[in-house]
Amino acid sequence: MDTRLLRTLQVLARTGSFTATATELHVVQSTVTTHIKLLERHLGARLFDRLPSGAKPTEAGERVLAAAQEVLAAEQRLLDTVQGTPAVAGDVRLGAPESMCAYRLPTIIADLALRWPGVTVHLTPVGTRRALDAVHDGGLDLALVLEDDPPSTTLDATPVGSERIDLVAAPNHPDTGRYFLLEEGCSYTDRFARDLADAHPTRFGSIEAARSCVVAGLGLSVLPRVSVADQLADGTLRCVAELPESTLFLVTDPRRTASAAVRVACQALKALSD
Amino acid sequence: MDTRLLRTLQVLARTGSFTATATELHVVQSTVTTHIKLLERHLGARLFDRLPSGAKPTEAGERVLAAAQEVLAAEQRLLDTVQGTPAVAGDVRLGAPESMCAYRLPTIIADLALRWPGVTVHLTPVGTRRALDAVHDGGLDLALVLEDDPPSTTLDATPVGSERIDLVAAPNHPDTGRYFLLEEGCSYTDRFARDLADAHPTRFGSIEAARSCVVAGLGLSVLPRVSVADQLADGTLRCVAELPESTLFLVTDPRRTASAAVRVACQALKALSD
DNA sequence: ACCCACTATCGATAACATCGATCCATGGAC
DNA sequence: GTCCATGGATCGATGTTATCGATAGTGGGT
Repeated sequence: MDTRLLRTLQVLARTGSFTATATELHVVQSTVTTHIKLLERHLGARLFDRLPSGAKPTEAGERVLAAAQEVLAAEQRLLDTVQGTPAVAGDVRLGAPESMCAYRLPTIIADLALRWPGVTVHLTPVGTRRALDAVHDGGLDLALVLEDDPPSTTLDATPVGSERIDLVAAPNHPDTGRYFLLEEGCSYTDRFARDLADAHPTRFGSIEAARSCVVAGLGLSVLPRVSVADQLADGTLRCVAELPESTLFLVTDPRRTASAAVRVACQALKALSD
Repeated sequence: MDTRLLRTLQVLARTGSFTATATELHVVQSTVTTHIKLLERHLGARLFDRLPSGAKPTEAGERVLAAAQEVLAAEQRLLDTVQGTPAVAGDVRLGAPESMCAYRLPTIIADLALRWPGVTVHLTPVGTRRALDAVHDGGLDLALVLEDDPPSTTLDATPVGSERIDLVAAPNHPDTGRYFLLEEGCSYTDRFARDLADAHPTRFGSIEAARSCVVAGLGLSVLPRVSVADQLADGTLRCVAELPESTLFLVTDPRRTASAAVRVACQALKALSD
């Protein structure tokens, strides 16, 4: 059923005139006749008495008219629904490297929660590979990945910052030949590990754990500078070499329409580069 | 807006598949695509993400979907409205000759009120001419008129009984040459008055008044037998002559659709002939 | 690397809504 | 009483559009 028919019904009930209704709706009079006749045939009841004094709703017409008001009101609410600014509320599932989770994202997420009380961010530490998979299949709304180049997938990846990577050791400790690296899935660690000839690095799932080993003089590690900045400043650690800078990409799935909550989260994360 | 689009939206949200939706709605898949695209263009928002795993409503889609449920529910109520038996309730404006008002209709209307508690009958004593005019311009829903022939108007007149008309006088009183007749507008009285050569009859608006004068031996009157049946039986009055029988017509306006209340009143009145 | 399932697109066709003109009924004026 | 004006119903023509059927393109699974 076309709601225009109901609109014609409504106007005709108000004006009582087919001609006036046609004028008001910018159609010709025969169209109004057709509309009402269609409704009457579809509903199987006469809706108006055509009297010389004007069209007057029948008993059935009065009832249909009341119901039509409801339908049109519901339709109007539907239109308003899409017009009105959607409430910025809901969950945002964000994946990020552990270094980001620990050192940069907490303040960003705290600010976000302050500005948008309805938004809840669920932060998951996750490496590049699993992050891309999760964004792809909907397990995550957003992901931050630390890579040299944009990942070659169907996903969107926009650079939002960069991360210095340092090869660090304890001061006054010679190179023991032992390495304490992060788990696989961390791109810069993996790249470094491939370049290590036959060494068998110890792998940790925690930045804190790897760093502690290095601080204790047990060996070397490859860590984002942000995670060792304090130690480099107070001399607890020293930078043996600077590895190539990695770029931080914000990854989204272009096939998925971002909710308002996800959009504000995106915006906040893109401000990382400032 | 066509509500079929909303139905398509609804089914697609449930099935998540354009093809399955098409099958369920007995259309081809491209039609479903067109429907959703029309909605999205009309509303100016993407409603579904087309993912390999199926179509999933966006945030806007979820809100539109909820609103669409309301619209479809309202439309369903509209359809139900016209299907459901209308409540037999409301006013019935009935006009009738004074004789009917006084002697026959009271029991009929009382029965009606008993059978249909929601129906209120407004009974007005009215002559043929004014009755026809009132039915014609909507002042009355129904009218009973006492005539020899169906009135030649655009109105419907169905015979529902007949009325014996008597020329009555008091027993043992000679014809004084004086007549106590009802007011103009009473057809049988008017016809009788035309046949009276030069006599100047007294006109009363009340049957009771005219009859009382006759009982008192002041002259003659022309009255429906039902109004003098008691007096004829106990000898208070005698029948001088029987005038031609008049037919009682139930008059309605065919251009007006009768409400349920009017219809039950009509049925009750047509049972007069039994 | 191939195949399969699914959706978007496009051209053709048929259906339908709208229009414009005309007919008809009614009511009022002269 | 006849005439005229008003307003709705009807009908044929026309333009739009919804639907179909076929095809291309995409991504996933084997």
